[in-house]
Amino acid sequence: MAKAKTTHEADRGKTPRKRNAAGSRESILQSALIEFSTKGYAGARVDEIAKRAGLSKPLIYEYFGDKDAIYAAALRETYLQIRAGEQTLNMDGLPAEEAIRSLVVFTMDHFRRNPWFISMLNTENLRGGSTIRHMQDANEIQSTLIEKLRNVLDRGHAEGRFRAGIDPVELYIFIASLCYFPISNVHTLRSVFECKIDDAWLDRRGQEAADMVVRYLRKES
Amino acid sequence: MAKAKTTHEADRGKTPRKRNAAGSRESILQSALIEFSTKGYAGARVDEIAKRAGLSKPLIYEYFGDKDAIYAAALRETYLQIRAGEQTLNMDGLPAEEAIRSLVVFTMDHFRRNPWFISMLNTENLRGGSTIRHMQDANEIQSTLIEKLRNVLDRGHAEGRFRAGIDPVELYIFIASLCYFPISNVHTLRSVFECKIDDAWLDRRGQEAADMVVRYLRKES
Amino acid sequence: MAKAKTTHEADRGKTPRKRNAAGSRESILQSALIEFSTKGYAGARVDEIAKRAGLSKPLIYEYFGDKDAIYAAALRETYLQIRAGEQTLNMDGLPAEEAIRSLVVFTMDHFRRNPWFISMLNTENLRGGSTIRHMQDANEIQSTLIEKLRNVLDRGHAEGRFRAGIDPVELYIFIASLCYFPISNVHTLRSVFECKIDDAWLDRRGQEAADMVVRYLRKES
Amino acid sequence: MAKAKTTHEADRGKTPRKRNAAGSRESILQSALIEFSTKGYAGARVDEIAKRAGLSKPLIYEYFGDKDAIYAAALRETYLQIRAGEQTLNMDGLPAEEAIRSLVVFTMDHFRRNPWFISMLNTENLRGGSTIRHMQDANEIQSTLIEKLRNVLDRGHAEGRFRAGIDPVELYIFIASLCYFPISNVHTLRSVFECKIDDAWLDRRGQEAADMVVRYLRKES
DNA sequence: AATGAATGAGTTTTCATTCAT
DNA sequence: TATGAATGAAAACTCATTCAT
Repeated sequence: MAKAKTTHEADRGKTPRKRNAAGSRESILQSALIEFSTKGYAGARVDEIAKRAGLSKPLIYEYFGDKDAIYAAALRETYLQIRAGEQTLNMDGLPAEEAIRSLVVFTMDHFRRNPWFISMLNTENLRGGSTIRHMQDANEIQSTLIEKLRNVLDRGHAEGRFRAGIDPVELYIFIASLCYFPISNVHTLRSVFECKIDDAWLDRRGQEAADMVVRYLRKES
Repeated sequence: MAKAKTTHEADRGKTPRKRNAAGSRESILQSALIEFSTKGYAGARVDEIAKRAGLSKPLIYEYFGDKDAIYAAALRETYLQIRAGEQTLNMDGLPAEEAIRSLVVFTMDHFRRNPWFISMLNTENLRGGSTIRHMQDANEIQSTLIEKLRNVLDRGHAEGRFRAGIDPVELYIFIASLCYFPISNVHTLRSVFECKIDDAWLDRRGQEAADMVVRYLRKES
Repeated sequence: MAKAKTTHEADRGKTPRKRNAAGSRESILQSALIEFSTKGYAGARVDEIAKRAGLSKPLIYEYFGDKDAIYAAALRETYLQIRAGEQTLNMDGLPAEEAIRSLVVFTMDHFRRNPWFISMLNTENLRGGSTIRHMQDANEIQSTLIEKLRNVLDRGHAEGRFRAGIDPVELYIFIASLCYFPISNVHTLRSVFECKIDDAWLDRRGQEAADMVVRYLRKES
Repeated sequence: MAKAKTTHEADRGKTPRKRNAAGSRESILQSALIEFSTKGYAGARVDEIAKRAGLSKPLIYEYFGDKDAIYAAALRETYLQIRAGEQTLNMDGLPAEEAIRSLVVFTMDHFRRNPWFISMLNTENLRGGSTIRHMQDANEIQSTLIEKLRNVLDRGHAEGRFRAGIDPVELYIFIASLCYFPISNVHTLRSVFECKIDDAWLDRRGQEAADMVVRYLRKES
C-alpha cells in the first residue's frame, strides 16, 4: 500500500498551485512519467521534467533525491495507475467465455489507452529490472486481476466449458503477450510488414486474440 | 616482404586485426550492437563501443559519421543477423501441425539465443521507430519467413487440418507476440508474479505457445 | 536578514560577483571579446573564455547557446563599445577643416585604443560577414557619426572651403581606410618595410592622413 | 631569393600528376593557400588541403613538416605571387601624375584579382605576425615596387608637379590603405552602410583614391 | 613517391546536481 | 516551500599527426 498521501481533494487534478507540497509532488510525478516513458531512462532530462511540471529543479531534488529515485517513483506510479484502471473491470455477470473475451479486449484497450505503461515496462526491462526488483510491493500489484481471472477459469471449468489445470498467471501472461506486442512494437512492425497497424487493425486484433485465448481454453469436444 | 600482398587468410573475418578496414568496421558494428542493446540509445557510450572493439573513437566516426549512424548500422545488422538465423529453419519435411509447432519453438529459441534482437527492437520502438522508418529494405527482411509460413498454412488447409483465410503475417505476429513478451519482459514479470521465469519455464512456454497457435488454426471438428 | 532585498549597489556593474546574472553575462561578454579578437573565431576557446570570466562553461552555454552565439554577441558588443566611444567626439566648435582633422586623428586614436575592434572586424570579414549579415540593427550603428560628418561637410562647403558633392559615407570610408590599415596590418608592414611602425609613427601618420583628407576636400583655388 | 625550384616546365599548371614531386608540392601549396585564406589559420583543415590537392595527408607532412610550416609556405607563396603580379606594372612611359594614378588603380585591381592576398595578410596580422617575422627575405619582397614608386616621385618633383620630401614607403602605405580597406572589409561595410559595394563601386573608388593621392602629392600652386 | 588505416589530445556541448537566498 | 545561479564530470565529436605498407 502506498503511504496515504493526504492530498487536499480540492486541489487535485488542476494545474498545481505553488506552495502546495502534495500537488507539486503529484505534478512532478506525472511529468516524470511522460518524460521517462517517451525518452527512456538515459534519454530523460530532469530539466524537462521540471519544465513540464512548471516547477524548479531543486524542488524535484528536494522531493525525490536523485534521478534514479524520480524514475523509481514514476515506475511505481505507472503500476498504480494501471492497477487503478484494472479495478474497473467487471466480469462477474458474464458467462465464462464471454468474461475471458472481455478480459482480452479490455487488456488490449487498457494498453492502448495508457501507452506510457508499455513504454515504462520496456524501459525497465531494458535496464534489467534493476529498479522494480527493489520495489517492495511489486508482487501485490496485479493480484486482484489474477484473482478475478482465477474465478472465471474455475467457473468455466465448473460449467464444463474450459479445460482443467489452467494456471491464471500463466494464462494472464498469454493474454498480456498477445496485447502487448503489437502495441509495443508498432513502429518496427509497420516498417517490416506492409500491414497497416492502425486503430481498426488493433480493434480486430483484440477480437482475434480473444478468439485465440478462448480456443486455447476450451475443452475439446 | 616488399610487395607481399598475401594477406594472411587465417586472420581475416574473425577477431579483426589492425590495418584491416573491413575487419575493423565489422568489429565496431558488433561492439555497437552489444552496447546499444544493453544500454539503449541514449545510455550507449561511443567510448565504450570503441573500447570493446579495441579501436579508437575517431575511427568509428570516420567509418560511420555520428552516433545516430552507428545506431542505424547496428539496428540493420541486428535484423540481418536474425534473418540469417531464420534461413536455417526448415519446415518442409514435417506435417503442417508439426511444422507450425516447430516454427513457434524455433522462434522462442531464436529470441532466447539472440537477446540483443529483442533489446534493439525495444530500443527502436521506444524511439518511435525513427530510425527503422528510414531503413531502405526493412520490408524485405522477413519476407522469406513469411513465405515459408504461407506454404505451411496452405498445406495445412489442403490437408483439411487448418481453417481457411489465415493470413501468414497476422499469424506470425501472434507467434512473435507469444515468444517475445515473456523474454522481453522477463524482469518485470519476475517481480510482479511469483512464477520463476527460468530456462525450464521458457521451454515449457514454447510448447504451450505452440499448443495455443495450433488450436487456433485447427478446423473445428 | 530574512528578506533583505538591498543588493549592495556598490557591488553592481563592476567586477561581477557570483549569483549576479547580469554581471556574469557582462563578464562573459568581455572575456569573449578578448578571446575572439586575439585568436579569431576558430582559434578561440570557450574554455578560455570561461576561465577569464571566472565562470564555468555551462553557464556560458546557458546564457548564449553555442560558440556561434557567443561570437555574435561579442561582435555586437564590439560595435556598441565603438559607437559609445564615437559619441564622445565633438566637432561643433571647430572650423570645418579643423573639424575634419580632428575626426581623422580621433579615428586613428580610437582604433589604436580599442584594438579588439579592428581584430573583430578582420575576423568577421575573414568569415565572409556571415554573422554581421544577420545582425538586426547593424546599419544604425554608425549613423550618428555619419550625420556629424555630413554637417561638417555642409558647413565647409557653405564657407567656401570644401568642394561640393562629397558623400559623407564615402568620405568616412576613406578616413577609416587610412586609419585602419596601418594598425590592422602593423605586423606585416613591420616585416616587409624597414620603417618602424611605433607609437610615434602612428601619431605622425594621423596628422599626415588628416592632411591628405583635407587636401582632398579643399576647393582648388 | 627563393631557392630555385627546378619545376619541370612541362608539368606546370596542369592537374598534378602522380609521382611528380615538384608538381605535388606546387599543388599542395596552391590548395593550402585557398584553405588558409578562406578559413584563417585555426579554421583551416589539413584534410581539406589534401583533398583539394588530390593528394594524401602523409605526403603533405612529408613535404612540409607540420601545419605551421604549410602555413608559412603558403604565406610566402602569397607574397611571391603578388610580387610576380607587380612586376607587370609599367609606369615608365607615363607623366608622373598619370603614373601615380595608374599605380593606385593597378593596386586596387591587383587586390581585387587576388583576394587571397588580403585574406592571408589579415590572417597573419590576426596571428600577430608570428610567421612573417621569421620569414628570411620578407623585406625584399616589395622593394621593386618601392623603387619604381621612388622614381616616379623623383620625376614628379623634378618636373615641378610634386612636393618634395615624400617618402615612397610612406606613400605606398597610403595607397595600400585606400585600396585594401574597402576590399578587406567589404562584408562589414555592406552591413553597416547602405552603399552597395560592388564592382562598379570599386571601379569608381579606384579613380577617387587616385584623385586623393594625386591631390596629396601636388605642389600647391 | 605515395597512401589507407589509425589515434592522442583536445574542443564543444550536455546534464545531473548543488549553492545561496 | 521554492528558485535563479552556478558547476564538475562526462559525453559526442574533431583534428593534427603518425604508422605500416
